[in-house]
Amino acid sequence: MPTTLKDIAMAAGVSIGTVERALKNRDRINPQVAEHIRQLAKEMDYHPNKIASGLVNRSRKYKIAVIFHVSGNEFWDDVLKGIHRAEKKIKDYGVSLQLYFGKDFDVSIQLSLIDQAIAEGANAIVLVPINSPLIAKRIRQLHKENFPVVFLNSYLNRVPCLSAIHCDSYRTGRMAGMLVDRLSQGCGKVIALLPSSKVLGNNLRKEGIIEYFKAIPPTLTLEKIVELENIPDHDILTIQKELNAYPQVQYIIYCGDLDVFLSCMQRVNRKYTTIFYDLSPQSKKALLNRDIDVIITQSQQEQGYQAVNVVFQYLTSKTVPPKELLIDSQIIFKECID
Amino acid sequence: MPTTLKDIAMAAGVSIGTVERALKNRDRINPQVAEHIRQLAKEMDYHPNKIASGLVNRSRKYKIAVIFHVSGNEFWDDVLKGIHRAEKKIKDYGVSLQLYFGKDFDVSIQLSLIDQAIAEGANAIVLVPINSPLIAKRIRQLHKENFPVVFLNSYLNRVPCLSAIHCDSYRTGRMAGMLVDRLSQGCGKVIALLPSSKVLGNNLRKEGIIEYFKAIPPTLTLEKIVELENIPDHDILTIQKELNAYPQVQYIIYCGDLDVFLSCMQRVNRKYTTIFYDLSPQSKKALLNRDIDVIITQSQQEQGYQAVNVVFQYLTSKTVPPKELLIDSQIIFKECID
DNA sequence: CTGTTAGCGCGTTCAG
DNA sequence: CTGAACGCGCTAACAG
Repeated sequence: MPTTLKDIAMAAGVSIGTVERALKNRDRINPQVAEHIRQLAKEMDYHPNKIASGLVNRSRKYKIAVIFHVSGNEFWDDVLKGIHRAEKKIKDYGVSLQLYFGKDFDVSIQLSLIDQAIAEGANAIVLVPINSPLIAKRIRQLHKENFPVVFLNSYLNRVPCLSAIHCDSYRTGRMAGMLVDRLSQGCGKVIALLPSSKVLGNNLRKEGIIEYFKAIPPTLTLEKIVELENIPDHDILTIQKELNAYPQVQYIIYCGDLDVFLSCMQRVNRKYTTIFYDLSPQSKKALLNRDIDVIITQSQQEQGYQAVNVVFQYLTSKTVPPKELLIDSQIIFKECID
Repeated sequence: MPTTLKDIAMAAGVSIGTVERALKNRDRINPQVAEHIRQLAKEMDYHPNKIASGLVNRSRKYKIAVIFHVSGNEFWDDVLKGIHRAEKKIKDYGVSLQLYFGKDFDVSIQLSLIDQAIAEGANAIVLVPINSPLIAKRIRQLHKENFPVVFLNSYLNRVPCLSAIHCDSYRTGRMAGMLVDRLSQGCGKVIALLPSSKVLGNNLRKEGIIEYFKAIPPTLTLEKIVELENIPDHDILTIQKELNAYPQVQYIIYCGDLDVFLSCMQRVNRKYTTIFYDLSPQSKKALLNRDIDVIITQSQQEQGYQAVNVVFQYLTSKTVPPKELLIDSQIIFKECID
């Protein structure tokens, strides 16, 4: 049976309040008594009961704001799932969530959402940051004021925050390279179709891919990297053009909109082996349908969950999270889910 | 702010106690009042606060027994990690864990451990069941007495239980076949070295492997399946013999002791591509060292965690888990962890 | 500096 | 059949 404050109080011959002050290092307490109590607590292996303090915390009614940089699409659905899973867990502790959606990477919208969240009484912010000096400045300012900010799914270079939750994009890049390498037995030609580098993670992933191909024998080559612009019609044309320009390519590394990819495949009428990024109901279907061959997931759901969880822990028990929380990616073949 | 019993009581003009009885369907309550309160609770979106009831439950001091079929080895270390992670979470709720270790699949030991656990006041049992009629009989009996039993990592055919937590062994078998298929580009010869079928999951995995190779073109063939006996010296000789008997084999599917495998590799002095089962610190090292090529994890840690969690939920909030909880497996290459 | 007390939401028990 | 009250462990506010 775990030790309670009461147990320690009895053992030390003091009151429960004194024990609490000693262990929480509050002032107005005799240093000697405090030391004795701390000693005793260690001996008796005391650990505060989190659910009891949770009950108390409930009356504090913390609010966490979650701010996105765009409005929903299939990508964010998965993040939201994780966030709602976390919400379910923390609402018993009296912590509530408020979601704010930006639009198309618009910096001024994101800035005003931050202000709005704070005006509406947020005690912490989970943010998918847009890579802009204005946002960076605002976050620095908040951090200086000790206002907790957690980056979700991306981060800002040299901008301090409570924690940044994302996946190791560089690694996922290398993983894609590795998969092509293994599936091709080290022999063939590859093209990479990637999103524009507006978001930092995309850049890192590209680096990972490039580095992997640099380090292997030249029997397998990365012929070209194409940056997409997230404008479907435009991207479809670009991809078609590039695939026609490199007719010997058999392997594609693709990160972007699935529908765009499928359209292209229909039009070029050639068979590729494709490494695709991010699991979603749609990409799952494409995998089962053999339209794509492997998916590298970036565990969006887990990222969403952890982002909320980290601020929750911080608010309710002052647990300081690691500056960076890397969520594992996974490799998924058809046979893993059919 | 979530609704509480008090809120409903005020809204209904009754006392907290009455509301509680109505919602928990206890007797000694006016059916009409009860119905009205239930209605009101739905409208006000009432959900009981789990941490508050947890605090109350604490005084009940539930005990969960976890019974293993063998004594520790590197395989179980990972399960134990998951179990201890769960223990940490549930101890605040006044639920404690007691571990019991059997020996070498010995049925009579497992039977006596079950008796011992119950004698020592266990309120539920998590069991790695040995595939034996005696165990089956005992579990049936317990189930009839409404004593909660959860199977961990395996299960017994046609034996009812609260829940069985394991991975889809058949699928992991197919996944190994698929990996060889993709890595070999559908061309080559394979040998499978598997543990004896004393445990049901092993059998299913074997089936999965066999089925996969049945369904593909005969350019890739499963030359032989060897059943190991978990006796290192003996197994090493067996493996050496078989590898020499099939000199054209280039691909190995291996489930068993890593040291045995590494010894064999040193002795045969030939290069294989190996699909290995189960992630552990040791197998991780072997992967990084390129002694093995891919690991299929069966998420032992997650299984251990979920097994404890499921009984915890059941004991503290009568949540009936699904009869079967399949934990996802994962595919891990060197580049995923280096 | 220290002790006491109220109360977080729920479950139970006892008195009406 | 229903209301009132206590206690789970912890925190915070207040009294000494």
